[in-house]
Amino acid sequence: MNEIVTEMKSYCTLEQNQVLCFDLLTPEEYELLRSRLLVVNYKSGETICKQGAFASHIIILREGLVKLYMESSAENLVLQILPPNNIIGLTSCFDNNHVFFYSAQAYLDSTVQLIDMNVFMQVLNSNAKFATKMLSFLAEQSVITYGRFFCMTQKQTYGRFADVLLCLANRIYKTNRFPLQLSRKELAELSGMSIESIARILTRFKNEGLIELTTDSIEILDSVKLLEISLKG
Amino acid sequence: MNEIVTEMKSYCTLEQNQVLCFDLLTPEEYELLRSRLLVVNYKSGETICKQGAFASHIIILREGLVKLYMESSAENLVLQILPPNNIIGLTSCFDNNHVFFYSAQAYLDSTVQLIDMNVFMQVLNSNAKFATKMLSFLAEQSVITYGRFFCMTQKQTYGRFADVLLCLANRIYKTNRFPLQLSRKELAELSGMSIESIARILTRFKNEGLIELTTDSIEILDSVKLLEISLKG
DNA sequence: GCTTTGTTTTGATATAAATCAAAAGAAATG
DNA sequence: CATTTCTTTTGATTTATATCAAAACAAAGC
Repeated sequence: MNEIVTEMKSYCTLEQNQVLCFDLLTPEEYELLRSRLLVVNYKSGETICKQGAFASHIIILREGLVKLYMESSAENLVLQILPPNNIIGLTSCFDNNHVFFYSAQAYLDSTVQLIDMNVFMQVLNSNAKFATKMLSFLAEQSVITYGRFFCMTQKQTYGRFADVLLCLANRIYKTNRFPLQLSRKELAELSGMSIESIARILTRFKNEGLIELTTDSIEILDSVKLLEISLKG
Repeated sequence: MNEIVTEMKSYCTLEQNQVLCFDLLTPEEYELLRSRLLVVNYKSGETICKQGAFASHIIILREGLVKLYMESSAENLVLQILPPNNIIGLTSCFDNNHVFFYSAQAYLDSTVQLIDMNVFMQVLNSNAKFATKMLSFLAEQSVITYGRFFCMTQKQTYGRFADVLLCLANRIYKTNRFPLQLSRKELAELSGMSIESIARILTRFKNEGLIELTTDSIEILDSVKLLEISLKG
């Protein structure tokens, strides 16, 4: 059983490294970054960076909760949701083309640090261990987003939503009972389906005893069953 | 017009850097890699790496055409198709967890170079410019795959297939008339739809004069119209 | 408290695209 | 060349899920 679950586990539940990697810098590099570091607070709902805009900074999320998403005239596609200690903008580290390929918006009040992109590139180009760490970090983010890609395209609504619930419990809140800080509309966007579908699935999961649902919290009661639903699609 | 097209362009058409970056290595590093380099030929249809397997090597595609895909019991999800001079396995460059997160299969006879993962990590950790180049490369691959993610989830069949055609013409074959080396089944998998849908869309595009279709080649006659279809969804 | 406004749930209908079925075409085999 | 096998095309049906519509509920304002 254990091996099977490990092998087939929902990719969204992947445990992520925290960005605590400034200890890889030399004192000079650290001072260089620190001296030009900006700290900014965003309120819930505010836009942190905008797809298509010039990526003048690398953004480190220190507190709060953020979604990365691609915009379209019709609907947004959520690429990933980020808990604290994550980097926004690594995909913009192309050679000479620093543009944001996604937008970021705060789900909750959030605090970020901004690092000037040129300074960041300079440190990357001078510190191999740091650059390798960033490569590793981007690799992790990519794998998580590829997992979402798989989930969104291969699974149908119930499996998709089971996946999102497990992701919230395991990767974001790291507990089976967590506050319901996202509206049905946000859950719908995150799960790539309509608000009505979310409502239907929630009542069904509740009636079947898989979750406990109150106005402002959710508790996962049967994560084994949810994982099963997630895997079946 | 020009700005609009640029802004809204199909992400799949993103021009990609070639991996010709071994000139960033010192003579010793170059020799280290070269001395342990393996060259392997794969026939069309053969599996180059397998999702879930230990990533003992980084793989550089030198000739041929390859698909990266995630496997499931039901259907495969194609993450990206790779023309020559591309790297396979950068997402496996986690700190201590070198596992392939996708499978790779040759569409055509292909030639690859294998670099021992430990040696590769060693060079990454000693050469900042090389590591930064790899970061940049992974960023590009991620952006392309995120674009596919967007396309597959937000567009419907006609738009999706228009996108795939433009991708083949622009990014893979780099010409408007190219050999039809993928079967309808492979096109269906690549476009995330059924074989029957592919057939219907192809006849429609042909009848409307957007493409010319022969047994073994395709020519894009009206790329402006195709881009329009791709953008409308 | 009662309205008003916005969100969530529930039910009925519409729709894009898959599946099923069968014909037409192409490729492989004897 | 004829026969078999595999691929592709075309049409009919089914299905998952979105959309539409309306009721139930919650929150905010007077």
